[in-house]
Amino acid sequence: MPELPEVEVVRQGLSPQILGQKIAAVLIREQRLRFPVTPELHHFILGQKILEISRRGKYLLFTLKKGTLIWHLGMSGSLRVLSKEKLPQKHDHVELRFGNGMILRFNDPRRFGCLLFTEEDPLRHRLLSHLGPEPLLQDFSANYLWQKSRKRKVALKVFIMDSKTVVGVGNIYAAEALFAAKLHPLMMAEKLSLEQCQLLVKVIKAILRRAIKQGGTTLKDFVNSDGKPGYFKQKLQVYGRGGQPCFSCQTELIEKKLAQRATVYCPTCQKNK
DNA sequence: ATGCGGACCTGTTAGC
DNA sequence: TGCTAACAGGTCCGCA
Repeated sequence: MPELPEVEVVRQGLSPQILGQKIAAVLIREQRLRFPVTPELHHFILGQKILEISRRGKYLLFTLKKGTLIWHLGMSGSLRVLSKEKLPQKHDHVELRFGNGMILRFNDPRRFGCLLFTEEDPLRHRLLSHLGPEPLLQDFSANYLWQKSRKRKVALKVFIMDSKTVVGVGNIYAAEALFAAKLHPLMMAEKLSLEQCQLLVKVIKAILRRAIKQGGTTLKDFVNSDGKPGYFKQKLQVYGRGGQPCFSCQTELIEKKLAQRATVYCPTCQKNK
């Protein structure tokens, strides 16, 4: 479900509601997520306040005085804040209850998400330590991307979706960014010119920013922490439009599999291969 | 080191 | 209508 914009939308929605709140209870209904949820999680976090909610890539980091919760929504996860008790739904796996009565509930049908606790610097955690730069920060630059792509014989789409290259660019926004930059998804990364890197970095930043502003993309069931959908779907140019005409030149958009992911592009607009 | 494929899951949809 | 296969927004791991 969530790419970086969706995770950021969740982070922004969550923050005002639970920042500064004390964790009064932890409920684990299903511990079999991507990694097992520690049954003794409450020993570590009960009574602690949420000092900050930040994001690294698609990982949400809940900073406590002692330690950090690392929360990933996987492909189908969602976090909702409830102001009053509601019957738990199917796949409501974990919840935190706060001093003010608010409930933070994690639902994840596919269980690709995870919830981990660490007392060390979370950025040095093995899941986070090898991540590339944040796309919206300055260190994700044309120069960086150009350097990083030298001698990389991988399809460009695979390259920009690799979290070691840059975090947060998932299947939707990779397709959209490549279309916006008029770059062929199958082009070898090493063939990128510096000018192409400049354009690509620019469009990735612009598209992610715009999607965040729109509240993310709701394809099917993405909702933010208030349960509201995102509105970026109306803006999608290629994702999910295989076989339909390109909005720019009317050519039929091509859809094929690339590294097991559906990949859509315009064979006319995205020429350089 | 790099590139590729498989694995982890459930729910929904397309196709016969 | 009903069964089966394919597919879905992510990413880690292991093999060549």
